Amino acid sequence: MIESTPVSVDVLVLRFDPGARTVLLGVAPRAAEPFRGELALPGVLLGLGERLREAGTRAVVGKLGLPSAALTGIGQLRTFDEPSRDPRGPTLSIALWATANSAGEGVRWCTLDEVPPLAFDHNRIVADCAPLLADLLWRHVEFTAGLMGNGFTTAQALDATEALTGDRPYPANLGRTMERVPGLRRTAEHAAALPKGGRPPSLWRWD
Amino acid sequence: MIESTPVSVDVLVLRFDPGARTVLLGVAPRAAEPFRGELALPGVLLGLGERLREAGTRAVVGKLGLPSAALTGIGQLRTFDEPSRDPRGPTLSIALWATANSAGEGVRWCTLDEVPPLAFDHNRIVADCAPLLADLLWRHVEFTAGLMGNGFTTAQALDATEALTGDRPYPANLGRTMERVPGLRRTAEHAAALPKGGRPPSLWRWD
DNA sequence: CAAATAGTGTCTCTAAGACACTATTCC
DNA sequence: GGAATAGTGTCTTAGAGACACTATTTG
Repeated sequence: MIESTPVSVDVLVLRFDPGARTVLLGVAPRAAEPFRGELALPGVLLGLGERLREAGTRAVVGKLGLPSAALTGIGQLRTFDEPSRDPRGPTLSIALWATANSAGEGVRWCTLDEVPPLAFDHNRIVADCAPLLADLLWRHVEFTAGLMGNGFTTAQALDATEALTGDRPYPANLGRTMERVPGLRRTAEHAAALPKGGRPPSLWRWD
Repeated sequence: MIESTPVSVDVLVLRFDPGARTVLLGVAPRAAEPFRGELALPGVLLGLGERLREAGTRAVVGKLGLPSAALTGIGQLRTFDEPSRDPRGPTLSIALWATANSAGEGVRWCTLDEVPPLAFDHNRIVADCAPLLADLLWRHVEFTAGLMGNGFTTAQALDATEALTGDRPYPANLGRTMERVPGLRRTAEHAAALPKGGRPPSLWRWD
């Protein structure tokens, strides 16, 4: 019988930062060889009998240092199978997305436009998965709810959409798109007053 | 270090049968335990350093007996990670699609509507992947070209669409959809005369 | 009131759906 | 000509895009 390929799980952790008005990707320096000290996506080897989402959570908690309660959603993206992607030998990488609602400590958060050089083929993984992430927003409920949280404004939704797709939609159009997302509705509530004046925005919430 | 989960590659091999006017899925009885003699998707364990499409080809050639030249396309679907899916122990299954242009021998071809009971969790894999396959038709060029081949009629396109989506579109509408597929065009050529009379259909070809 | 931000109404454009109508063949 | 199949023209509908206009706040 043929020896089997080890499987690693690498996670694209996304967080919406209302202050920065953008979506951020979490990376951290590697603690071990190879690529010790270089930035990388959080990743672990999949244990025997371990579920992908368990391994993904383990990677985010262990490598990024986020508390597991900060993870609001997780799911599959695709598999990368180039045999030379890891200098230690052929390894499969299953890329997952995860959404987080806090910044943690020691995490380097970067925009998807300006990802620093990463270890392994992680820049390629991010580049290949970026369009898949853009497709999830406002279509995949768990992803969208995990990223935006409960109680966000249309302006924040515009910011997140621009960060993931590269294009800023018109508010009226995005509002109609959001009204079609199951479980999402515009409430009569209004967000806190704005610093520079202006009409207070209403809040979107999940049922 | 934690022991790693073995990875199998299971392939949903699709073939368009103009005679049966439908899309067929290839399954074959298993030659070895567990589930010896029961029908299953063709699958193999991924070898060390092996690419997914190599392993997929090996599965189709070895388990279904198709010549490798009969495979016209191959690609990823998704990963199944339930630890109890294989009685021998936890195994990851990466599901692939493949398209074939010949029937081979000893292959049991079934429609996606009437898949017989299969070994492992293969019925679940087929059920979960069926909508993904429907999304590939007329959108993913390699899949569509692999499935339909070169030189097919609108009626055959209607049959394939109905088999994958469960819905038969109107010919005029499907024609417009097909004209938007990059590389596909309606030619001035006409197919051979029909058995029961009728206007000879024109042929669609890839550039 | 001016600046700043939020939200609405409506025209347009594209793709899909529905369906009546015309075209070409065999018998 | 009649049965059978192929293909076209066009109305309708849903969703995205564009953009002018109105609304509500701070200072």
